[in-house]
Amino acid sequence: MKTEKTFHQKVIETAQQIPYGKVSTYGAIAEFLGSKRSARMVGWVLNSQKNNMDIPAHRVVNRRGLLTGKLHFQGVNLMQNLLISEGIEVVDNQIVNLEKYLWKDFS
DNA sequence: TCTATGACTCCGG
DNA sequence: CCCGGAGCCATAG
Repeated sequence: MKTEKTFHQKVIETAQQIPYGKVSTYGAIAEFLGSKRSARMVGWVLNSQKNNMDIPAHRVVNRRGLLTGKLHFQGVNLMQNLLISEGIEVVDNQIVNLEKYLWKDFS
């Protein structure tokens, strides 16, 4: 059987494209995949692959820059800590100057 | 096959 | 910007 690239595999590949010090949104990834409305699926995939350390899921936030997935992380402070560690300003579970760090130039 | 669920997003107030 | 409601798509059971 062929293993066609499933949605969640595409999400993984896309998420891995986010460089250090940058972040992206579920909507941006979903849009890149072809369906802007499937942003929920992006989160669903990350949830399924959350044990996969190869995915920088901490660089994926919702449209407002809010760390929606932080509660699903191993540690409640892990996500915010990682972002700050990369030079990203995070206050009250939200990224400051999201536009400045937003990565939407997927290739 | 159908139903339920979700780390979202958009719209109107 | 916050709140409530609706839409959308893929996976699991």
